[in-house]
Amino acid sequence: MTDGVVERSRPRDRILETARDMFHKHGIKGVGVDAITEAAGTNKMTLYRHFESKDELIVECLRANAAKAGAMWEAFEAEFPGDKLAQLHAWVRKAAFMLNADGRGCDMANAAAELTEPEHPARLVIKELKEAQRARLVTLCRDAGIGQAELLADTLSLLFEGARVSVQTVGSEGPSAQFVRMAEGLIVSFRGAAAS
Amino acid sequence: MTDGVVERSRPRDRILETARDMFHKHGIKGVGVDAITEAAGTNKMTLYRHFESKDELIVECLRANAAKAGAMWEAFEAEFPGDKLAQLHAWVRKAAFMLNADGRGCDMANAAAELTEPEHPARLVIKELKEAQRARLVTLCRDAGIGQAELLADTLSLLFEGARVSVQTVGSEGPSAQFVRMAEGLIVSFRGAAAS
DNA sequence: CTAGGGTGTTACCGGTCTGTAACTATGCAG
DNA sequence: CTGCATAGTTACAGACCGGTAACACCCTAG
Repeated sequence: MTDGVVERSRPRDRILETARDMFHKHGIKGVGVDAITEAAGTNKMTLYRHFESKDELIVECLRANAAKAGAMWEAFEAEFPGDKLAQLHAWVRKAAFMLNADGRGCDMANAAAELTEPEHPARLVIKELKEAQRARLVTLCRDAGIGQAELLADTLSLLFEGARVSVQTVGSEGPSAQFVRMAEGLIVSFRGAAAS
Repeated sequence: MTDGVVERSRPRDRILETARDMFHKHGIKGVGVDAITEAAGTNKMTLYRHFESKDELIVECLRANAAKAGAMWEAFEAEFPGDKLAQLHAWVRKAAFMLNADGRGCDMANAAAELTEPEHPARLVIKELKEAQRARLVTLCRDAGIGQAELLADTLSLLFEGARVSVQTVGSEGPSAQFVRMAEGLIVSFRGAAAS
């Protein structure tokens, strides 16, 4: 019953929003199009008038997620204009917050785990969007004056990604509980090192 | 066609082995019991004589995976008897090897992503087995004389876990390519630090 | 008032899913 | 040879899946 996002907006938006929520909670293969349209207060025909297939709906959901993530980066810049180091610490705090939000991990990673066909359209956009996120973090580290910016960014990426799946498997009392300490320690360590 | 593990052994073993392989490649919800039994050279009735449901088969597959992982730890001890630090480095090498093996990530994590019902029997064993692995790595770090053994073990865990999902989403040329460097750097760093 | 696009409704298609029933074939122990 | 456990076969139940056809409805633009 927590799936009923039935505000009065255009059916396409309701479907997209509802699908995002249900895919996130129950997994992609765990939700049928009938369940989505019902929770969105509409019907299957309307869904197929706006999306040519379930696969396309999945792709649009992933893109919508990425757009929301993009807004996060703009919020960092708005909160600490020009202070890239502060923005990096804000990223750490935001990441830690997301860890404790719910135990359902990253939608992109979950989708990649479920959609195993190598040619599935979703796999392309997952790769594209993950690479964009990586590029943003690398840029942030570099602009913050970190010596080995790529290495720090990649290490933080893997830590965060790992923390998300750890929450999903053993809960938030597992290794992920130390995420902030690990991340902050890494930043300190990389700031102390000379540029290569 | 690569799914045909039809050696002549007892049907139960063939089913288990085939199911492990197919769940790993195609995901749990991506494989039906019919496909498993056919690839195992048997039939559905025989499966249901040995496993009371698909869920139980899933659980047995996860346990079998964990048993194989357990053998890995014994191999470390056999190769470097008593030399815990060498075993820790062996773990890093083994982890890196697994990253490049195939891009399908960790079966436990994938199962947790797919099986979203909080009371699903598989979730219990996933948590149990992941906690056992964590304990082993913590013990190894402590016995290797590392100061903050838990913190190093958890950091390495998250790095590895993150690297596996990274391979699954962006491939092995992404952040995970630096896994060994990150892990070795961490070990050096923790070895240099004083015990708390 | 009217025309038409967006929407809702119902029913349906062919396929797949987990799980079961009833029966047959095989192989081995006594 | 007999008896019995194990395994294979066929068919089926009941539900759900993604996707489509045909038609009725309503709201708004002209």
